[in-house]
Amino acid sequence: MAISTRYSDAIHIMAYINIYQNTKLSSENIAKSVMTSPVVVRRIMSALQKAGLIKTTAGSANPMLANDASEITLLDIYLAVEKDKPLFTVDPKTNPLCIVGSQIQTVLEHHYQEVKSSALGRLKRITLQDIIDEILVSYKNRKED
Amino acid sequence: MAISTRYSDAIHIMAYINIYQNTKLSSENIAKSVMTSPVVVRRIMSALQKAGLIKTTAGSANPMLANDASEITLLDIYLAVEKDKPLFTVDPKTNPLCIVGSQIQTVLEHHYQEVKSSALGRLKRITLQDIIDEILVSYKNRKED
DNA sequence: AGAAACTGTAACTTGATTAGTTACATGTAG
DNA sequence: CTACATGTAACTAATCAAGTTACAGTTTCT
Repeated sequence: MAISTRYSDAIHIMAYINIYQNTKLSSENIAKSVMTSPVVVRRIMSALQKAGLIKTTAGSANPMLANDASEITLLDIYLAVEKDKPLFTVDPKTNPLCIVGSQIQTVLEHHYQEVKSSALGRLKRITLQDIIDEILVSYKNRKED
Repeated sequence: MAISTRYSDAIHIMAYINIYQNTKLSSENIAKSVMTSPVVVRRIMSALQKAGLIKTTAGSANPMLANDASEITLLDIYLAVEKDKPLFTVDPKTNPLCIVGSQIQTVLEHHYQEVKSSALGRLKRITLQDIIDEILVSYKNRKED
C-alpha cells in the first residue's frame, strides 16, 4: 500500500491555523502551504472537525482550534485522521489445521497491540504547542544564518 | 499507513521452519500453512535469506534457521522484509515560502524517528523463540478445551 | 545419466488505497 | 443579490502488495 502523508498534512494544517490565525484561513490559502488542492485540505479538516479538534463554519473561512494547542496531542490528530488503523497487520487467512496457522494470529495480535500502544503513547506526549514552538524556533534560526 | 501482511507471514514462516523441521519444508508445504502461493513464500524467504536469518539451497527443500530461535528477534525479521520503511511519512512537498511549510518536515522527521525507534525497540525484545513457545502453549490449551 | 521435484526470480494481472480533480448543493457576508 | 466559502460525492491517476504464470538452473532419486 502507498504510504499516506495525510497525518503529516493534518498536523501541518493544525499548526498553520494557529500560527496564521490573523490571516484569511480559506482552504485555498492553507492548500498553498501544504502544496496540495483545496479539496484535499477540506477533506482532512472535515475529519479534524468530526473528531472535535477544530471548529469550522460552512461557507465561512475562519476555522479555529477547538482547544488550546497545549491541550491537543499528536495522538489526538493521529486518531482523527487514521482512526484505529493498525500499525502492523496480522494475516487474517492462515491454515486452521496447522499448529502455526491456527495460533499465529492470536499470538501476533497480542504483541502488535503492545507495540502500537507504545508508539501511540509517545505521540500522546507531544502537543501541538510543542510542534508550533519547534517550527517557530527552527524558522528563526534559519533566518539568522 | 498500514503495513502489508508480509511481515506477519515472514514470522509465520520462520516459526513454521522451526516447529516443522522434521517434515519436508518445501515452499509448497509452507504455503499451505500461510494459505498463499508458493511463489509468495519463496519471495519472503528470499528476503530472509539475504538478511542472513535463514539458510536455503536452490533446488533443495530444506531451509534452516541461521541461528537459534532465541537469538533471532522480531526486529531482525522486520528489517529483513520491510527494510527502513517509515512508520509515518513526512510530506516531502510543502511550501518553502511559508513558516510552517518550510520547517514542518524537519520538525516532524525528528519526532517520527523517535516514535519509530520506540516501536522497533519493543520488537527487539521479542524473540522468535518467544513466539514459538506462545504458539505451542496456545495450541496445547486449545486441545484441552 | 536422466527424470522428477524444487528454488529463485522476472514479468504480468488484480485489487486496494491515497491524492488529485471536477462538479455542485448549500451557507456566509458585504 | 452577488461573490466567495465550505462540505461532499464521483471520478481519474498513481502506487504498492499479493497472486499468477513462466522458466532457467540446482538437487535428489533411481
